[in-house]
Amino acid sequence: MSLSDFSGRTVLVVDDEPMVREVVTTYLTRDGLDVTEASDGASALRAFEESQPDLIVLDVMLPKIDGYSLLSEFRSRSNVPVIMLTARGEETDRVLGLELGADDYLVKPFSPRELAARVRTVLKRSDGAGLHPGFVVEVGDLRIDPGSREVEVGGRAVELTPKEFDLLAFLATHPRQVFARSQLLEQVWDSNTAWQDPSTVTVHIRRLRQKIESNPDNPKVIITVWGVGYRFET
Amino acid sequence: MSLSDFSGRTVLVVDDEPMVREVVTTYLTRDGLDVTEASDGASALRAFEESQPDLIVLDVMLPKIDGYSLLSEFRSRSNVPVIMLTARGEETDRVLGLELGADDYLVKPFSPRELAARVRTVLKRSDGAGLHPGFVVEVGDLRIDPGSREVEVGGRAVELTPKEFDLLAFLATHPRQVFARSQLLEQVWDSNTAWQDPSTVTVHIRRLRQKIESNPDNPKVIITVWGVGYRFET
DNA sequence: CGGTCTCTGAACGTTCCATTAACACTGACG
DNA sequence: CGTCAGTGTTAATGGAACGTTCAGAGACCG
Repeated sequence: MSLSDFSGRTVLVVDDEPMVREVVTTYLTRDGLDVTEASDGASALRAFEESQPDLIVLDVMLPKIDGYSLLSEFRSRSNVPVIMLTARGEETDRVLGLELGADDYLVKPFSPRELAARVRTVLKRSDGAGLHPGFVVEVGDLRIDPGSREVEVGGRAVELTPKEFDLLAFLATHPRQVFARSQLLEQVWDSNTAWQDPSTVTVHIRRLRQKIESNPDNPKVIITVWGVGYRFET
Repeated sequence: MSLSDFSGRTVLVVDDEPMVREVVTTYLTRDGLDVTEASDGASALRAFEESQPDLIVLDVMLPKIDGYSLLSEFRSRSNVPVIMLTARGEETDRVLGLELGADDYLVKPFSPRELAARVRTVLKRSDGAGLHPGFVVEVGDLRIDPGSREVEVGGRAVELTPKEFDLLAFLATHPRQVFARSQLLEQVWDSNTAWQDPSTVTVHIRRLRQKIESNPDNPKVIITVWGVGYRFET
């Protein structure tokens, strides 16, 4: 699968205007995306549960439940990327959106071509991307808050360096999946890390363990998979 | 504490039907909110004084005192956000409510989930909203009065320049959230600040710290998050 | 058992970033 | 016109984080 091939990915489009939904759907489908539509908050939540979308396009102004509430609803359940749509002149509380973990904003009327482009961008980014603010990860006695970039283990705050935080966040959002050191370099470090020394990862894993494992000599959270790499265990 | 964590916040629910109160209380408690109940105007006012709620859910149709009178009672005392409940068919004078300063409306019968969502939204909005004159922010030993644009730290008045005040006010109204320098530029400075030097923020943070931190070399209020930005700590 | 991989602990230079002080620009005001 | 507070920029400094390396110990596997 090439990077620009999004076949099999699903996008949920939430807007109360059928026209908007239709146009958006047309353009996204053309990119090989599956599209699910919803016209209000309730059906959006239902569709979210059912279709497990890889991305959500969300109108801020919706009947009954507004987009921001919906966004935090989504955020309380997943880390899925979200692109918000706002009408011109609408008071776009960008900060609120960013705090809640919106990935991008588009002001209506927007060009569908541009929306499609943003969708592609966000999807690409979301592969390796870290956590959205508002989506607090809690596994075991670990608690990762991307908003404040704080980590607690067993209620006790732990100081992590940026790389350590990013590394942990990545692993925690892909639990039980094994990653080679080179993969982690690719995902957590800047792009083009092919030339880098994979043992860099080893060292960072080590320092991480010393901070978050109750017994670093016998790691329970970040497991070594022999000959392969590491795995985050819940 | 994440943004979607409202623990410690108190909501006052005013309705004469015990059933309604119970259902609402159940849902709000689930969100980590403390809930106080009142069944009529008099007890509502008492509860308001005692529990100092962060938000009020107010039925319009109450025995003895109606909701609108109660709303203006509240308004004369505080800036607390209010969500009004109106029965279907009741002549819902939206305009009247909005003039008196209601933040949102819900028509009975309403879905408790939706009410909970609106409560979250309004609470978040009141977090992020610019400061209303007359509404004083107090966190820790900091006291920020937007009306007079005065700041006190530990009872001692502190002179801040306009930018310093705006910067502090923004951070204080978004506690624990990390903001990049560029984000702060965007929010506190005029729009279209992309070309500006982010180190401008650094300098202002520094000057702020010297004025409000008891020990500027070891800041406790405005925390540096390395490689990311700054965070306001309560 | 022997070979391979990983962990440990430390050290090192490097790079990046926040801090700091100093300076230049601006508009307000007397 | 001169002063001054507020502001933004710049350059120097210091420190935190990073990547790398190494040697010895330990773990795993065939």
